[in-house]
Amino acid sequence: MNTRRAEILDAAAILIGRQGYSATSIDDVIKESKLSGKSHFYHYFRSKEELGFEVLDRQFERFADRGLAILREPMIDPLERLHLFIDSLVAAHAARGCHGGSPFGTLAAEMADAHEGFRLRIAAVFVRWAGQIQSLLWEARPQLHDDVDAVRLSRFIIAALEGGLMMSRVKRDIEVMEGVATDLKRFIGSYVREPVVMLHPNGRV
Amino acid sequence: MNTRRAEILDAAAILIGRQGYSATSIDDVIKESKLSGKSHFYHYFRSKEELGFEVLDRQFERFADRGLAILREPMIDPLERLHLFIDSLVAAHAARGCHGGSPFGTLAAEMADAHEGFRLRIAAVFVRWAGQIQSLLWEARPQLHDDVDAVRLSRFIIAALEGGLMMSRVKRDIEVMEGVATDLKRFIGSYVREPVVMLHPNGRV
DNA sequence: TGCGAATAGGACTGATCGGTCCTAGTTTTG
DNA sequence: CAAAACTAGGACCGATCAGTCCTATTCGCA
Repeated sequence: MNTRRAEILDAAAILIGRQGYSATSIDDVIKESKLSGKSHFYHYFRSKEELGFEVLDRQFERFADRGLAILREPMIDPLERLHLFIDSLVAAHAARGCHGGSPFGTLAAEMADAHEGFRLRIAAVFVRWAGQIQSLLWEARPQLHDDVDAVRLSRFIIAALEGGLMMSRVKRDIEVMEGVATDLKRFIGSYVREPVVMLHPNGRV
Repeated sequence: MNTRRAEILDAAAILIGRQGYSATSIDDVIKESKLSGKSHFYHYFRSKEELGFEVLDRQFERFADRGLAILREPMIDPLERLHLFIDSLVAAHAARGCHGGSPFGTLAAEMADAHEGFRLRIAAVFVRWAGQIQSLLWEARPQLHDDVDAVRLSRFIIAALEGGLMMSRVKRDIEVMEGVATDLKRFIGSYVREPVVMLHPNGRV
């Protein structure tokens, strides 16, 4: 639709992801998106808050379309999809040089106690993210123990990933995130029902 | 020693924990600690940065003395200590009404990419925290599988706890953190060697 | 052709920020 | 007693912030 508006949102998303919401000024956004001045910016957005909300929405839509898409791949085994998803987060973090962490986690830490509007929107992001994982877990239920609490487990997966990204960012060491991913996959594996007998000519091993 | 200085640090710790570092102004600190003015504050601290560093150091010393102390209790079984520690974090978070999360995680998200000095100090905090858990894991090694990677596991525990605090804060729901704690304990349990035969008169069960 | 949206750019406001400087009274302590 | 440290409080600086206002020009489209 409005390409210029989208450009502003993209530029703002980069800046907010890098510096946080408060530390990103309208002037920064104007410079980054090559607008002519304040009035040009306020022609598109009513306020900085409106910009922030739309950036967050856009970031999650992107994440749902691109990052979360793998969770829905119908041709891959659900649990393998989950592993691939975890690996993709690790790879993306490595590609960023361990900078930035999760855009949602970073914004959450900054805004949760300072701005109720952001807090609610970020909470909604995590609910939708967790919902995607719950769907996958439901799909994988034949392979899982009966006592799996999908809601709890989906939250745990996200918490571990977010915490891992945060620690890895602080240490600037991808190995931290890789280790978290390894342990997380192991944990998910601990919920898998014992030897799923595959329809394979030579049986076990 | 210097009680006034300590009062300022305490007041600043509360403010920074609640609002973050950038959002906390020197004037806020002056008002909260009932100083007479700017010059009074700058009589004790050279800059806001110096204040921030000392607040962080102080917060970790507190945490090491009080929060982490339980990890070192010599009279309690190591793995039980770890469970008690996790529970204590959940309880503290509930007592705060799910506000504030972890002071280290919050500061980490805010400063990791913005201020190298803070980043390094926060990284050191996590290293020391992880070190405490590694000592405990080492102590518990007779009960654990041989393939336990103490460094990796200690980081995973912290990542899960930090991520859980963050999500629980965003949702303002202690149940999220409780669930993460439950799953985390279960995960630690998955590393425990099978039925440790206790020296108990009636044997199994 | 004309109208509205988009682009361009500058001046400005009121507030807040970290930090400096200056004066002066009060405690503590050697 | 005197020096040094602490308390008190106000004026001020340069910078930055979100947001407003005003005037132009250019462009797509009906």
